[in-house]
Amino acid sequence: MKPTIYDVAKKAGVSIATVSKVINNTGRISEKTKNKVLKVIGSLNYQQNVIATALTGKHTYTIGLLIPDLSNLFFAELARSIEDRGNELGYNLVICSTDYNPEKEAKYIELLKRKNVDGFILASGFENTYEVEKLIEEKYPVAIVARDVPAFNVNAVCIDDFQGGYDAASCLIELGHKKIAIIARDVWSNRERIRGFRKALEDHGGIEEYEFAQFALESSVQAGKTISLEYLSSSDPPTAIFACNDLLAIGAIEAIREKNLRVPDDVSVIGFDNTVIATIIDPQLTTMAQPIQHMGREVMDLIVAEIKGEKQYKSRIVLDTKRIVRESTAQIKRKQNANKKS
Amino acid sequence: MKPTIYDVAKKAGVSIATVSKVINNTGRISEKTKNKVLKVIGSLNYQQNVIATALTGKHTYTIGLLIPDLSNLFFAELARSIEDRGNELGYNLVICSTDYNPEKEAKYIELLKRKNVDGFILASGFENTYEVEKLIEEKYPVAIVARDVPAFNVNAVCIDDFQGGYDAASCLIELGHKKIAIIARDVWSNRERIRGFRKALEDHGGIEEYEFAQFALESSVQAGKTISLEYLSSSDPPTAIFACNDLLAIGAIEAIREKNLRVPDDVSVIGFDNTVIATIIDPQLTTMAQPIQHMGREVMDLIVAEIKGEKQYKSRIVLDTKRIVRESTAQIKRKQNANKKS
DNA sequence: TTGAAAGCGATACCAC
DNA sequence: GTGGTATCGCTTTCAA
Repeated sequence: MKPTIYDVAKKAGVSIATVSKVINNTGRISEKTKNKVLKVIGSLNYQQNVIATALTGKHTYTIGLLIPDLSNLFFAELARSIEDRGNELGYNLVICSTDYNPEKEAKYIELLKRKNVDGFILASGFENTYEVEKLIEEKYPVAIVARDVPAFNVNAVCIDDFQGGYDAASCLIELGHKKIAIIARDVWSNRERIRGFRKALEDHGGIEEYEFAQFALESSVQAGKTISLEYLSSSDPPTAIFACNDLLAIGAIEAIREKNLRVPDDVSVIGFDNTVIATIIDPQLTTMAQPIQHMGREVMDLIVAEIKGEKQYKSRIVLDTKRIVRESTAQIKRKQNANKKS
Repeated sequence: MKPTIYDVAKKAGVSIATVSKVINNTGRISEKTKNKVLKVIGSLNYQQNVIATALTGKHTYTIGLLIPDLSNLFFAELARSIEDRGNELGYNLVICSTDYNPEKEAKYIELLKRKNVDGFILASGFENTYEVEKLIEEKYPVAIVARDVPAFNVNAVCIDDFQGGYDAASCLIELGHKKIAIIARDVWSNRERIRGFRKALEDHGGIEEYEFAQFALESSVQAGKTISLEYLSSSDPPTAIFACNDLLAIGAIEAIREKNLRVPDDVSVIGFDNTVIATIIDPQLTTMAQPIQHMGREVMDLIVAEIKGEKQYKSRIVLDTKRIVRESTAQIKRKQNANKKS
């Protein structure tokens, strides 16, 4: 069996209280006994039992991470960057995929509470903020990432989705596009991006938003393709598509090809996220980059500060997106069919 | 504060022993007191503290998952499928990315032990099997996935890497290729794939393996591209490339294009894994599919059975790979320069 | 400077 | 059927 503090105490000829003190470097112990205990700890290869420590009111050094889907590259990259920073700080992650399902969100939170995690990093949907508010009320350290929740006071690291949407639209507008479609899943951050997108159209004037048919049901290539196909099949299709993530954008590209059109010559496409696939596909995807590494790092720092009680106030860190122009967007070429109403 | 078993006992007017019994459905309690206690539990919204339970020798319902890199799509998909099955079975995952670094592997194992995880699922490198053997010796439930370790007795779910390599090579050979290059990172499963690959060349005869220059340093697009570029720059380049994962294969495709050659007309490429990117890129990648979902499910079942003590013997489950022919491979067209030695 | 003992929240043995 | 109590491994207060 693994040695316990009792084994150490016995072998060192001291009490467990003394051993505890040298482990935690608390209280006052003589150099002599301290060294003696340390030596025994080494020889026994003793390791503190985190579970027992946690039971006395200490931390578990484990943080719950709720994300929509671990197999979505954006979240996988985000989780990895959070994990890395956690590792530097001595924390592990229990990762839970929620599929944006409120029941799963609630269930996982309940379960993680029972496991005494030190805090929660939330990157899931939480359309219903009730669970989050409850968590905060119960004094659990909470930090939100990749999703803004302006409604209440909570630590958060997010991007400026409005600005990102605005910039994506601007990119297309500057290239001369006058009829632009949007593809998005119906989650909070996308609604912000759409808002920004529309504001850009408005600000420039004379730009038409292609009739918004429906939200994507999921953030997949297939969903992007299905919706794009619909757009492109109309009598007066858009000349540019803004997809709210890279996967949907790739679906758009596939749809465009299936219609025997070319990207970007016939239709431009801009994505969002800048995951590694953006550079992998051909043509390489123009997209709005999210600072994933940065976000992961910041949110872990935030929650650890909160756990350690170092924070007086909640912080909200808003990071900027960056327009990455690659090959999927181009100056508009073909004149549209004479389709102005007048 | 969260209610404890004492709160429940007091409010129900019974002892904590009784409460414990109704929670765990052990011992004998009258229907009456049982209902009474249950009601109080409901009204107090009492939840068992997993930490305290674990301290009495019970399980934590948490399993450590060690993988090389969470942001690698193959492992992200694998982790997700393991997580899903774990969720069905009541287990959470602590996910640790090791980067194939033995020190990280050892460190994480040590840490997870201290946290009393119920077992370990290992998908990392573990070139040095010492850590794994130690774990098994110490009676920790262990299951290995996506990596075969034939040296000793351990639960494992893996694919037949040798067969996969053999089949990949056969695919190329059947298309008439006579000079084939291979790209791989130097990890165990790839060495098996290479072995299978070579056996296929041998079995068919007259096929030349393109001089194997070096192992890839990482499983990235860039690494695949760099090595492919080198191959393609030689005076007598290969007509087909077998890459040991999809990312490397994509790098190969990029390299081929950079050389102003076409895929698959000039050079065929076959990958390995069949992650979602295989269908995303153009041309769609011919690849050897790993049954990721199946693997995740099986390995979780294996470790849970082990944890519950339901297993008398270790199991090794070997799954087959499947050849998925898409667009990146084609019948050889161009005659090679007259380069036969005689 | 050291250690005895209470307590963290639960389980389980053994009386009653 | 029910409950008192030792126990899990550790921290912390308080005496000595």
